[in-house]
Amino acid sequence: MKALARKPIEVANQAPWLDTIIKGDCIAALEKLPSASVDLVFADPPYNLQLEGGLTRPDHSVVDAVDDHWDKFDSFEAYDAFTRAWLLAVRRVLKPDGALWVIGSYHNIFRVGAMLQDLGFWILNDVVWRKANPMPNFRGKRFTNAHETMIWASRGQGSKYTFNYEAMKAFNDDVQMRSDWLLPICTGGERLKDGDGHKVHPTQKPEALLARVMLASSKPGDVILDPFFGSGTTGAVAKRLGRHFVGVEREQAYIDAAQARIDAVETAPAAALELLKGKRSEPRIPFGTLLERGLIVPGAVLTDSRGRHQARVRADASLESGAMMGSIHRVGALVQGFDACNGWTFWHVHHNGRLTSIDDLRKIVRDELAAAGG
Amino acid sequence: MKALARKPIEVANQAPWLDTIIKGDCIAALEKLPSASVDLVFADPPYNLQLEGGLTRPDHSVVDAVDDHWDKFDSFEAYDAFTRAWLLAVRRVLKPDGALWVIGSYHNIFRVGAMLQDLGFWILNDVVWRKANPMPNFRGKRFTNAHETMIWASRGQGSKYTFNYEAMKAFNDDVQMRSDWLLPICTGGERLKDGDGHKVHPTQKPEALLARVMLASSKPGDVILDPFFGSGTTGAVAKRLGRHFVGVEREQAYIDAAQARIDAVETAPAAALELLKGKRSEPRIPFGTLLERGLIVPGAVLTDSRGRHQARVRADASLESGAMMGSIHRVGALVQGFDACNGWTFWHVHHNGRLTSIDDLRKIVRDELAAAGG
DNA sequence: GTCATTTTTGAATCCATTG
DNA sequence: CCAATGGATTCAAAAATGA
Repeated sequence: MKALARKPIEVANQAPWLDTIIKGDCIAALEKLPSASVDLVFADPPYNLQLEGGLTRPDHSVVDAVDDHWDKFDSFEAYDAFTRAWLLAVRRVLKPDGALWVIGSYHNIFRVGAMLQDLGFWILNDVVWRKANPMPNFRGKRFTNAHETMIWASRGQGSKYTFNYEAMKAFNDDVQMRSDWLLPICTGGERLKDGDGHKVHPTQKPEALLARVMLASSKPGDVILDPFFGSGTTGAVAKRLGRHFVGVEREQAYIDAAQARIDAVETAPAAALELLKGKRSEPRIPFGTLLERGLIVPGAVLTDSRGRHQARVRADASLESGAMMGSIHRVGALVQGFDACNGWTFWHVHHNGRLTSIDDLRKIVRDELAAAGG
Repeated sequence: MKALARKPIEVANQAPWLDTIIKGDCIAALEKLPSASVDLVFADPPYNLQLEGGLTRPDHSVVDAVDDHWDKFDSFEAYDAFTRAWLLAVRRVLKPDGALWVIGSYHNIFRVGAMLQDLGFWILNDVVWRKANPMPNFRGKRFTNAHETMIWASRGQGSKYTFNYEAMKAFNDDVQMRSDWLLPICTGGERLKDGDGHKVHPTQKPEALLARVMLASSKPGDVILDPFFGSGTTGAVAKRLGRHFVGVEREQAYIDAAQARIDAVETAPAAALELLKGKRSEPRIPFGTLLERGLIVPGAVLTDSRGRHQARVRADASLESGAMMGSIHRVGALVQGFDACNGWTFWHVHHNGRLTSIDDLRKIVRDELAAAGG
């Protein structure tokens, strides 16, 4: 009876590897599966982050980096060889009309994408996971690394891949689902913790992300393979959505955590809608956007509503008023001698002959951009 | 006088290729430029690799559709060779501390990114241009392709690339700029049209995109190279923002349209082009200067903002707190049990009856020095 | 128990200058 | 070249703590 608990969907003479986690190296383990037996692959391979020194936050706390042995490669050549090997192994077990998703960051995704193409996969979309709450860039040296990239590819150019277009559109307020998805990272109760409260896996993916992937590109009953199973998000979501899964994982600790997690999942297609829901928020319009849209030009003079204070707009969207420089909020505060100021309502500009708050100009832009916000 | 119109920034003995469009093949034309002469590269290479009507090579010759199995392989190889060649040519003319942006879609960006890494460029971010108004997927077979990817890379791992962090943060309402940018595609009056109302160039990029790139990663007066100049967006924005440009373009029609476009651009006033600077660019002032100026006297007691820790100032501008001695930073770290501390913001002293951070006292000194002209 | 405030944390290729 | 050190730097969301 215990064995049955691992098999959410009962099938007569079901293959023994269905809905199980195979322990072992990805390439060796996949040799145990028959050719053309898998409908969809979701792969979250090591990113080869190449981290060197440590990193602390401005409050001096230490950032818990991904320094696991499985993410270390000697060179790009070694990483490419690894990528080629697992992609070939996956390709063998994939059905001719099957498809593949790979997730990665700029450290590895370009190499993976090029190798995919070299091996004959046919890229259908690259999909950007925009993180609602990414880790900031603590040292202020780059842009906040606020997204990861997923590549969706069919096995070959002619493959009749699955795409549930109408379902995606329906869940997206009747507009086509775009290639940029806004979703929070995995935290809170969803994040697996060990007895000491430490995260079980350093890079656990959110279930909402996997749910969108499966609802978009698989059918109930499909077999979904995850060759880097980790904490088992793929398995948990597959079971919940009535898909079969196969996982491959080397570390016993991850296997144990994933199995317990999956055992606790109830198959409930009704949960699909809940899982699919992304974060839909009003797009935030920064002041710089008003310059980009030409509503304000560099060199323009802003004043408060009564003309007591004024400041000049620079090309980088900062303000300058005498020796005072900074954002609309900062300079608004400085000219008034306050600690803080809402620059949007404080500053005005002549627009179509009338003194208009820049907040009103923002409304114009917001209406134009509203459609892309989700 | 006509020639002068092409040079927005007058420089004595300015290199003849500055602020011009060089006609010719990208690789051959770049041989005319000296090594290490360019600060920033923006490249929008061709990526018409897998168009529906058949395959075309990078040289626009049509691939025979009959033996497309081999040509697919050949064309990826040809594209890689082309990418390698132009990246090497660009690399030669790039200054050691220069940087590069490349924009592309899933058809080509993975190959470009992998080649960048192979040639020693160091990826700083991948930035996603989210299109506010993308072309829908008419056949409903995929997700709406609503973004393009840009790779920002320095010439090498140790390069001291330019990043105007504070300017970007002010631009974005005082939160650091993320790697996903929402911008409309190029339409309306900005889109170049020929006499018949047809668009001059099929993939004209919006000026707002280029403006953000330049404001983030270049300084006024920098030299910006665009090896695939096309309709000249890079040149137009560079001129408007007070940067120099060099363009390379093969098609005379594009050159003519771009030159006319650039000639019509006005450079923004110099005052509007100054970049917001942060503390990093302020002149260094040693703590001892505060004693020399009499703002702090030897023997004075410093405390943190909440009065939990204290230390005494010695005549040599070192601090002592019990057995702990050293610089303001060192003692600040020691009393808190940290391995680092910014003593300027940590330590406070009573000044004119108010508890004031020594960082604020430093500002007084800086203002005095600025007033004295350095 | 409720609400307000503080603390914690996340796939990160995250410093610059002087001696 | 390396070592030492001055000193600049964070956002959103959830959990934990406090009133």
